[in-house]
Amino acid sequence: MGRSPCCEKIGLKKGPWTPEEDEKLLAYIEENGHGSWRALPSKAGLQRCGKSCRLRWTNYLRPDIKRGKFSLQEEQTIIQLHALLGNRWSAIATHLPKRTDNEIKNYWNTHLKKRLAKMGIDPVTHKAINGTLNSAAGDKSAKVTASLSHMAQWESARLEAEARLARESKMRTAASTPSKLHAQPTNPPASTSSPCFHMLHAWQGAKIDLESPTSTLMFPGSNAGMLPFSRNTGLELSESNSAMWQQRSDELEGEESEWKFMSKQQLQGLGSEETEHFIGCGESWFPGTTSIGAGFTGMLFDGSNVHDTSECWGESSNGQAEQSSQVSGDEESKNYWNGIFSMVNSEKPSQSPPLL
DNA sequence: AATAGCCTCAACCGCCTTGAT
DNA sequence: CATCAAGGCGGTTGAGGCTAT
Repeated sequence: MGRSPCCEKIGLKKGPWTPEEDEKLLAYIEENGHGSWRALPSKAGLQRCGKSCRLRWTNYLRPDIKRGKFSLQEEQTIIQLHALLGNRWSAIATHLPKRTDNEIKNYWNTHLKKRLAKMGIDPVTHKAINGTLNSAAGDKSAKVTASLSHMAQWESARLEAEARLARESKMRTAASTPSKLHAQPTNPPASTSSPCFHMLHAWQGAKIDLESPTSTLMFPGSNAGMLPFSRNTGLELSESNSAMWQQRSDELEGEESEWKFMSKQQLQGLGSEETEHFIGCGESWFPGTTSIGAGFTGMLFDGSNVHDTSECWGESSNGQAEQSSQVSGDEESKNYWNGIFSMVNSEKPSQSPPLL
């Protein structure tokens, strides 16, 4: 039996949404919530497929969407996350508040991808094409790309583990009584037979012992006098790059101020289940929450931010997020990202012509 | 001013995953 | 366990706007 269409195609409108349709959809959702998307169009008086309504809402009408140019920090975050996650736009979007996966995907395809390619960086692998970047970073590219590849493997495996654990935890939570959970929210079962559980314990150890990639990108630092990139990741920039960053920063003045750090509240509101599980951590009984959550998301923040989110993570353990394990990043990764971002920045129209 | 080519991005399509039965 | 409905996701398309000639 073939797959049934998501909705009856006959008589349904396609193409761009009119202001009237937007108004209807907004009014309906504001009053009733979206409920079942399939049933929504008829209830809201729209001649649209439910899927189309959902897309319109999530990508355009939702009130918590930020539109317009991407800030410098957002660009940098997208590049970083894409290097680690690949084309997993929804996962990337969970780390960019107020941006939709569709918007990020479009921005990547129309801007960032081209810019990287133009610079001689393969936008898929984030490695130098023909083994050369430019004189600033080319001679180090082999080492740093190997490092990055290692990082990506770690991160990819870790994300999978997180997702598995989140699912498993969800099932456990559903099977347990709420009172039990609330009685000892910070004191999980002493042991579990779950392979994920053991795996993640091992992971935690590995993070410390082996300096996992999530750790290597942690550069907690002060905000004082930091450039845009530094504000975000703590990576340092050379003096020559500083001027370029400042110029780019000036171009985007006003935009990026909106998006400096994710607040605890924003983190808790992230869409991804696994992210919510590990970062939101309100009901989590899993003892390893702190370092697991801190690993990936932490790389997006500077010291103040880590502090902020650790308030949350601390609730699920002994109150001390394991930030001590997130050692300062290694020089190779630093140089890699400095090289890439300085080149990305130099590719801006306002900058000097392409190096290639 | 006309038009061809390029670029952007909203929207669609089809596949995959998840949850209910 | 199998099946189905619904939602979610990533890839792709094409209309409209912009730029160059």
